Amino acid sequence: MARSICWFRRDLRLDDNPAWSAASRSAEVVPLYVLEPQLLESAGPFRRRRLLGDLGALDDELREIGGRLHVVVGPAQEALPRTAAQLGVTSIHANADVTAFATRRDDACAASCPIEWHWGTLLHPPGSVRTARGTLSLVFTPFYRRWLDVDLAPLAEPGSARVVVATGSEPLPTPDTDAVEPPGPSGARDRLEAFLEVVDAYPDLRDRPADDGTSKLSADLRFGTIGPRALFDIVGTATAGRAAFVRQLAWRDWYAHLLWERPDLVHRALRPAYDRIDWRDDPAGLQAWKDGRTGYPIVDAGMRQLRATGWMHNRVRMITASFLVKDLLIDWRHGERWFRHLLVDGDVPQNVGNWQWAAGTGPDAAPYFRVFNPTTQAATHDPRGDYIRRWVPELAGLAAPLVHDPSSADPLELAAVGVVLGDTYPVPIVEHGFARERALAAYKAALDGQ
DNA sequence: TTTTGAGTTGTTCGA
DNA sequence: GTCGAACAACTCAAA
Repeated sequence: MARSICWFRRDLRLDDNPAWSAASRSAEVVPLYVLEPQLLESAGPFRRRRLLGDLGALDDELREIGGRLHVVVGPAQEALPRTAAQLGVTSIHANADVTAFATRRDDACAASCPIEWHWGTLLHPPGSVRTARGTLSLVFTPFYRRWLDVDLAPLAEPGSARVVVATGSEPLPTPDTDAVEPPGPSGARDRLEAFLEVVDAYPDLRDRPADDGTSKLSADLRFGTIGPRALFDIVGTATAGRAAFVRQLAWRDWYAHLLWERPDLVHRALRPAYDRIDWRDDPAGLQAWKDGRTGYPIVDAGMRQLRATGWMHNRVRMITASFLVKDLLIDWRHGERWFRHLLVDGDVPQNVGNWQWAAGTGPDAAPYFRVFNPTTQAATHDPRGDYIRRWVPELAGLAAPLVHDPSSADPLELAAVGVVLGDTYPVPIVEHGFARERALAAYKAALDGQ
């Protein structure tokens, strides 16, 4: 009797899952998760908690159809062949991944196991969106136009295999703390439903960190508690807001395709000239940035939101990233690592792609002298200062516009609301005008080949 | 092969 | 206060 494994990785759902669809067309299927200690270690607190919650939710879904999630521990290269032999399976189905780490591991697994690969984490698999010349576009807009034209694979439907409950499953670790957001596909559906209430305001609201204008689905896409294919079907492109959101899914595909073709982008700038930038070695500045104590309220608000919740609003991710790279002239790789550690949706292709974008070192049509002014950005996107006051409570007594730039205020005026710069809140660690010129000079020098 | 047009998310300066 | 232009020069996609 044919028995297969569905090896769940970052696709923790049963709907819209090509690997599960294929595996569950066997007579019998074993749903498997390989808990890799190295990955769990590096996941950071928020992703770890979310992963364990999502695995619990997947287990619950499987119970409803008479199964359980079979959990084994160890590097996949060892655990997968061992489990396959123990359970007597004839085929293994899994959704492929794009990073160098994943492909190396997966190649090693495939050398000793009969694995069939599928694509369930992207709208379109790497290699399927090509320019007229057959290359992957290094400019987003042409990629996007092609991406819209590629036919979507049909939605994967689950099969009717008997779900085998095998002995020898390890218990799932208990999360240190309870999940803040409801995990799993049911949580994802609730988040999507809430987003669809406001999706038509998305083009305007998505840049307002004080508002709930974004989808909040990033971690669901990261762990696959919602499938991008199903998401696309549900959201569609019928209105400007919906189309704007779907466009973001194209960005997601694009960054994944780029990393698939260029795995070295994790370490290297897309354009080699930018690896000649003379980054500053500034541990104190890096620490101030991580701690949310730069003296720039919007930057500090974002960094504190990240550390407290594992999530940061997208607009503020751009502002904080720009500040680290351009204002502090600190290597984007330091920031990428910190974000990856803390973000609940931390995902190598997306994180690397967006950091290279912010640093101006990546695939990017924007000129390098486009340097965000953190004060202007705050005034534009958090005009009332609500977001700042939420995450920087020591400035709660300040109204706009002072809350955006307390260092410009009269010290007496600040003292009246309990703010003493250099004491209750930091003096700006760098002056933006000076920092801007310094960054432009450093980038220019790198491009000029010095 | 050569040419042409275009390129996520900005800021600053001067009229 | 508002508005338009400058900010550089390049790479890429497409014709």
